[in-house]
Amino acid sequence: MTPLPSPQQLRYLIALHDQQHFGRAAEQCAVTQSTLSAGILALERQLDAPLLDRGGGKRVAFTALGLELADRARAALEGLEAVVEAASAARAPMSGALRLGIIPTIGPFLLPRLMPALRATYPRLRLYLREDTTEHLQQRLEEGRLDVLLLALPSSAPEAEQVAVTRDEFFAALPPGHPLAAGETVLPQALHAERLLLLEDGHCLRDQTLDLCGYARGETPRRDPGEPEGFAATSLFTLVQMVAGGLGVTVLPRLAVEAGLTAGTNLVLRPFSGNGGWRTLGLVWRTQAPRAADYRALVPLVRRLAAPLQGACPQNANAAA
Amino acid sequence: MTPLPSPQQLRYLIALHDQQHFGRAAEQCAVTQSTLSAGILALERQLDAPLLDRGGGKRVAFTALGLELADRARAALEGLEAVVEAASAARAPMSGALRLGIIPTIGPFLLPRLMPALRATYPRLRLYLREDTTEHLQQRLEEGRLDVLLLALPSSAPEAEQVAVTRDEFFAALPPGHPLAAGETVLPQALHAERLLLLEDGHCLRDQTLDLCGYARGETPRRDPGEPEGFAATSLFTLVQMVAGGLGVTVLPRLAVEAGLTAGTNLVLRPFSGNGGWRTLGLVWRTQAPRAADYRALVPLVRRLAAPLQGACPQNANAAA
DNA sequence: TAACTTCGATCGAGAAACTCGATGACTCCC
DNA sequence: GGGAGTCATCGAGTTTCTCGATCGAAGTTA
Repeated sequence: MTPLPSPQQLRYLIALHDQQHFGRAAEQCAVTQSTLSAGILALERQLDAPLLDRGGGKRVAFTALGLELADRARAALEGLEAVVEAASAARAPMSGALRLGIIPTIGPFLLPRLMPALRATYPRLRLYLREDTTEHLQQRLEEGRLDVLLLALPSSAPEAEQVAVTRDEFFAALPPGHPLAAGETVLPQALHAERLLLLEDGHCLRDQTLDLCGYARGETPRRDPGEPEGFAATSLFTLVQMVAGGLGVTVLPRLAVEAGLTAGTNLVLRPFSGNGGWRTLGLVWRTQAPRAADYRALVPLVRRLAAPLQGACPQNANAAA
Repeated sequence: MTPLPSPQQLRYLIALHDQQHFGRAAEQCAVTQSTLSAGILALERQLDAPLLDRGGGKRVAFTALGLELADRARAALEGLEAVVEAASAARAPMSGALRLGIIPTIGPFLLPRLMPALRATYPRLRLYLREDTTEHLQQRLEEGRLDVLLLALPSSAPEAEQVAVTRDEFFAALPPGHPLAAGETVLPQALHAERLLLLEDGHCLRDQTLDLCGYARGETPRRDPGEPEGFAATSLFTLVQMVAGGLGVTVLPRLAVEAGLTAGTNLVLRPFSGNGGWRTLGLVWRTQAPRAADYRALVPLVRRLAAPLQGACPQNANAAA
């Protein structure tokens, strides 16, 4: 009975919600103010419901219904855009914008290898990058502001497809001459008694390290006398420097070490004995994404580039430095 | 860059997918065949992608992309319709169609009271009913083919809001003179040793009964010598008749008993001792439903009608019969 | 308080898109 | 090879959309 609103009208509503101003909203839509005004009016007339409160003064005031419809309009337009995007993906696979989210304990170490390979293999792909914590990345994926995430699995993102890419083994990073450096391997729990240095809260590697070393949820490592309370490193680079400075020990992932994180230091790296001394890196994307097929096709390439380097195990790399 | 497809064009695509025939699809859209044909062609031209394979013969053949886009088009139109529906819900709350799904162990006993009350309270509401198993109802809710479900919680439907309505206590239904009828209450596990009659597979009451009586997953009650293998009742009505016929014992929910399920029989009803002798009935709807506010407003009414009847506990009702 | 500015609504004309009926091109079937 | 059925194309009429100009109301400034 009620005719469907035109996409254009919904755009007007969304722009008006964005700008809270008819003139600027019209500008955002690249139409004149009169057109936008008439469009909003027509929408209100078609839906037979007030979207704006025109009583008080001249400023734009949405009704509760207007706010709700603006939200629904956004979702509806997303649906329409998904149709176009799916067609575009089929017509020109591996092209257009790809917004990749990556966690800080992977990004600096994998991207220098990954980006050139992606550019070479898929030259039509325009890669936009965002480095952030797992939680923030997942939120942006849900909101449709990121397309693919590269992080440690499992991800709690709903409606998402997750594919493992590689195993990122952990290594104990010790100052030279440290008693634990004497053995070939290190027992994870042995770090429990050490001054264990960590990344700050929010980094998944922090939690993975605590898990590995047998800490309970919420438990934090013992502090050195004189160590500032709750002090934590903001990146693996500063973390490595602190360990090299003798402040304690830490856990580093293979990918970072292979990329030369400890080059120039005299840190000793030892693999862990037993099981669980690794994390799984993987790609995550929304199952419903129009270009989901493209994203899946990226897996082999990322997998190849994230695989352990042959003949360059961390100890050797370190010894060479 | 690519303009958004018009809702009309998407309707054409969907109709063509439904009918697999231009003429009938045009009829479904109430336009002429030429209009629909031109619309599909325009869509293909705008998206710059083939949706139909026009090579082989004269019959309609969707390409893989065409099939995918038809699906996405459905989702996109749903989004647009949600805008209209939300406006309609605000303009005229508690009106229009409400598609209610209900499980067979509630429907026949609650609906005779619920429907008149709903009609009286919300005369503009047009209630469409569907009686089916929990699994099927949840599937239809997800597909948007049902608006509200009335069933035993918890429901596994995703993206859904669940609100408990009442506690539906279980009673042991025994033939007269049965040893267990001697006590005031019955221990649930006591039925484990009895010839326990059940509804057929798919009814949640069947699983709830097995849980209550301490059966493991997949374990079925012992059979009577000569009892057909895997025989189960298709409704509570036939189940009651079988118990009354001395074939065994069963478990009945309060709501059914209050509605007179055992009237005319000489069955003895006994409450269970201990905890867990009940299930929680509730309403379920999609969180994103345009009329979610309406559905939430139904809860008090359903709660009132599903509440235990005062001064009419099952035993009395039975004694009176 | 009077002129001025800002903002949203309205009006009329021109342009674009949509739809229809008629017709054309092609395939399948007898 | 003719006929029926099906989808694409064409030209005309109608509707819808958009623009620029203008109006009226509500602040703002001198």
